Amino acid sequence: MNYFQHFNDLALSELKNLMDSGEVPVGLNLSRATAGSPRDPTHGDVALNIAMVLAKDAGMKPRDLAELIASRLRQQMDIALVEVAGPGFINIHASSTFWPDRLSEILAQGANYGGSNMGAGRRVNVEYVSANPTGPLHVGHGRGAVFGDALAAILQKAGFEVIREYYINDAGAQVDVLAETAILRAREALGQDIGPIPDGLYPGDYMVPVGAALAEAYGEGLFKMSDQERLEIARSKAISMMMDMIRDDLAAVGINQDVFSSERAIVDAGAVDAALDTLESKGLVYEGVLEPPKGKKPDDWEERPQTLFRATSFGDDVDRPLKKSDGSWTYFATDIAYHFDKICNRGEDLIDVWGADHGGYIKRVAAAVQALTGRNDALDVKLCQLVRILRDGDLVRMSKRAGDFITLREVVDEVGKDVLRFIMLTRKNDAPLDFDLARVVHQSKDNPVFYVQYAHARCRSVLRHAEDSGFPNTPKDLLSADLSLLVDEDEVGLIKLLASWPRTVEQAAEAHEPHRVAFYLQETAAAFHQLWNKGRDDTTLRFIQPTEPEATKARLALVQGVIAIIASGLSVLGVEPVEVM
RNA sequence: GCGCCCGUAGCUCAGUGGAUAGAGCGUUCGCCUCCGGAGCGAAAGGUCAGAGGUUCGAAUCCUCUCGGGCGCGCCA
Repeated sequence: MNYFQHFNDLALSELKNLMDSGEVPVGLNLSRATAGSPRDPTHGDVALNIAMVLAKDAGMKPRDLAELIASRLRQQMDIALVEVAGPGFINIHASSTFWPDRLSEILAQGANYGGSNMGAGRRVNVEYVSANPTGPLHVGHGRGAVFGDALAAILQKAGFEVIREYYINDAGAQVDVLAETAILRAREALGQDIGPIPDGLYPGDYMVPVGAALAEAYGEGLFKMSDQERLEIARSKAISMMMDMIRDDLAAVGINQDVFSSERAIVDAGAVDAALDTLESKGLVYEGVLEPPKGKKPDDWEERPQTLFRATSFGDDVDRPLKKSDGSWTYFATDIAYHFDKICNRGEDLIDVWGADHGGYIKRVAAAVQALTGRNDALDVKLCQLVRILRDGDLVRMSKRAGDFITLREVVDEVGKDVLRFIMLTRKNDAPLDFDLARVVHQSKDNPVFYVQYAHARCRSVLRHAEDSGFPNTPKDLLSADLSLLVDEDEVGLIKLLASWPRTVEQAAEAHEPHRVAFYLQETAAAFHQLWNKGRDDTTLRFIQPTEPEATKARLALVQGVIAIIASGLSVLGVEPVEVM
């Protein structure tokens, strides 16, 4: 249960009763009514703004309307006390049984707690990584990969039907360069001296096995076929081997996408014509001449009529070309087809996760999607800012030399998948991220991964002690605990925090912001550590009370609750909880 | 020249219409005969870049200015 929504719904329901009885005018817009936490906890558990946002339309003073709603809310069984405060807040104190009931709910549902039906099965397509198949993934790709994967998991938990997708850019000039590189490596594998890899080709060692595979399969025959045929074979082999490597890199960070879409396949299937026909039928394609770009002036700029998409009708700055001078489609044209394909077959809503350097491309794709769907909210593009790799505060220089960059695999091998994933999600996607290889493995409080893991390990430690002393300690055993024995303010405060997990999931899903989960987990871990230390000073507050089995049972239930929430949150982030550290 | 993102404590960052703006690090002062001190408590530290505007209410929304980052031809 999202308890904020629960109390807001109660208020809305009472408001409808007031409308029915004629005490409040009908037809008010209720969408702005929301529930939040009061700034001062002594003001209550939930603060409603409903009276303030509706007062004007209702022609009433906010506090009068608040009092009207409050007097009816006081009849509700989940509510102990309702106060009207400040400019018209309705502050609600939940009844004494409400919080123990939430903890029971958590124990019953375990790590499944926090799921909701907010998405109502609506299909969402999340496309992420989509790196060109020309080499290993680097850490920048890693951020988008982790972000997209966690976002997909959050949406699933919030009740959406999610497809995780990778778009393979296997149709451009860069894959021809890749193929040329593979052919050169094949010569090398066949014993020829190829010297240094020429500028413009891919110099990385990862192309050596591709050449070897070609040599193995075709031998000298590779050079007896036509150039065209050889290029085709090399291209297809290179792409498939690069994608295998990329899939391995992704698997190393726990990512397995559902769909891999090929740009080439889309073009070959005639999807571009189909998509552009649709735009044409809406009168959005025309022959025209563009202004030369501002800023740096291209030397060979040539004014000529070209096939353009009327992107300016949907908020873009200029209309965008669909065909190159040689008559082939631009990347944008095939991208329109790709998004059309996604929206027709694999999701009513699209989310694209891109690197920050693609920011200038958003408007035109958004324009195309809007033109095709008639909706301006069908696509959300999430940009991930750059990742800087540091070691003990010093920037790890990335060489400009091509082929020599920090790969995702290197970082995973050094710090592990869980640390990489968690740290990548402790920053908003649109803020740059410093990733310090030394600090992220420090086992101290300034490392959020260990802080959260430590809380989980401590919980487990308590349960092990309980087990040794013969106390019941499984979630099932503890369902029968008398949770009304949890009366310390920090105990109740911790339950409230645990019970706000469903709301955190919904907010993260709504905003497409996985980092909210990471911050919530830190907050939860902090609350647990705090309670733990309170027991250090006051032994009557320790979880295990040898002479009081009922109190112990209730507190162990709380510990299991913390475990359930941390496990649930970490699982959304794709991180494994640890038992001991 | 234009577009997008960002500007919050000394530092790194949360907080996208609610009440007295938060956390970690750093600084200062406390807490281990004790379920894990890899932790906890307290103090100090803010004109939320600036100026207008909308609103009962603005760090949050709008406009402009300043500062930083990314990008801006048929590339992908």
